[in-house]
Amino acid sequence: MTSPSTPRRKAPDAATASALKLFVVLARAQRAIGERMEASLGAHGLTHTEFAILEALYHKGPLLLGEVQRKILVSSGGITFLVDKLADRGLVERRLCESDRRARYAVLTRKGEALMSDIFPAHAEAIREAMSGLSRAEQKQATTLLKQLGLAAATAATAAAADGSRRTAAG
Amino acid sequence: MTSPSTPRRKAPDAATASALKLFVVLARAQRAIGERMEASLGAHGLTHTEFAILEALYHKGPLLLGEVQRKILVSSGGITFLVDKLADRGLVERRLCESDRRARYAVLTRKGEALMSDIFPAHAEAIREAMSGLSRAEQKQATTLLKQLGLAAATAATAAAADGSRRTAAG
DNA sequence: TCATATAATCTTAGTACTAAGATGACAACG
DNA sequence: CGTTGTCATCTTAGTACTAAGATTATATGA
Repeated sequence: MTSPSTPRRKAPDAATASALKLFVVLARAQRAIGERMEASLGAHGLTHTEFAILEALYHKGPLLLGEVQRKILVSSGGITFLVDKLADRGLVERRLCESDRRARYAVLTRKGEALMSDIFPAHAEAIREAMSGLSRAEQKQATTLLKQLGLAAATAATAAAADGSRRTAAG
Repeated sequence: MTSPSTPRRKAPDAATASALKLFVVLARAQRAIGERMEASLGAHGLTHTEFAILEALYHKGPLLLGEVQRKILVSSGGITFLVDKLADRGLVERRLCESDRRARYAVLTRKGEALMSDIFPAHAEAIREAMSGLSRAEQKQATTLLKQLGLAAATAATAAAADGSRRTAAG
């Protein structure tokens, strides 16, 4: 029994085909790597976003909630939610800001510091392994190309979003 | 008023630094491109996953729900949910399978076909533009590198997930 | 033929985050 | 100084999907 009719579509031109192919391959690569990271972090009960917060605090020290938010690219509600969760686990705590009574610092607790000291090296190693399909030279090449691609794509997207971001700035 | 203490962390070795850099740049590029796609599809009230279903049906013709699911990499509950939504909008309908009473085909309706005829060219154009930060040769180069990277990353992830996928196969 | 294992889809409960909005605080300007 | 505009964080409702499980049907092997 064959499935119902199978349509034929016009083949794209070479430029579009090239772009579509890159799009698909890029998404797949990102997905494969992302899944490895999620598995690795999941073993510690962390989502990648939670980990990103811990990582930012670990490397940069205490940051205002808004600073963290802009660094890891989540919404304002999101940063509240995530810091709440990390605080509930005793990994992060909020501190007052002396110069602005609205603001709060997120600070790693001792427990949070210890966890990061423990898992960051393993995380870095997992990333190193995830990228090991490429040689160092290939990695650098890919980095250069993707940086160029990402900046160009983000520039146009930023222009389109410029009005939108004014409205969503309040989170 | 400076923020509280700012810690110093040991610098990673060159191999790890290279991998970490590629990881960040890849994620950013994917995010930038993804945001452009979401904006483009959102204008038609479609999530990228919904679009992926429509696209698969548009190019391949009717497919069993499980075939669609495996093609776009969503869970079994997810395909039910998404096809329900597309069916509610009259873009897709379910058809019986003569040879297997459990199975269902997802089929584009006339309305769904018309929508795809309308928006697929624009979508392809949007992808072409999103990738226009790279020349055709650069795109090919990036495709080659990322394919290699993605396959290597997915191979190891598949091995690790082999046990897990046995348990999640029921979706 | 029959029992067991596997498969296709649906159902249900849950999760990680977003968008929209609220509240209180600060900045800017006349 | 007072008013208005802007900002930092929190609250609330909502969304897109996942994981786990249920039900029915098919495949496999003795």
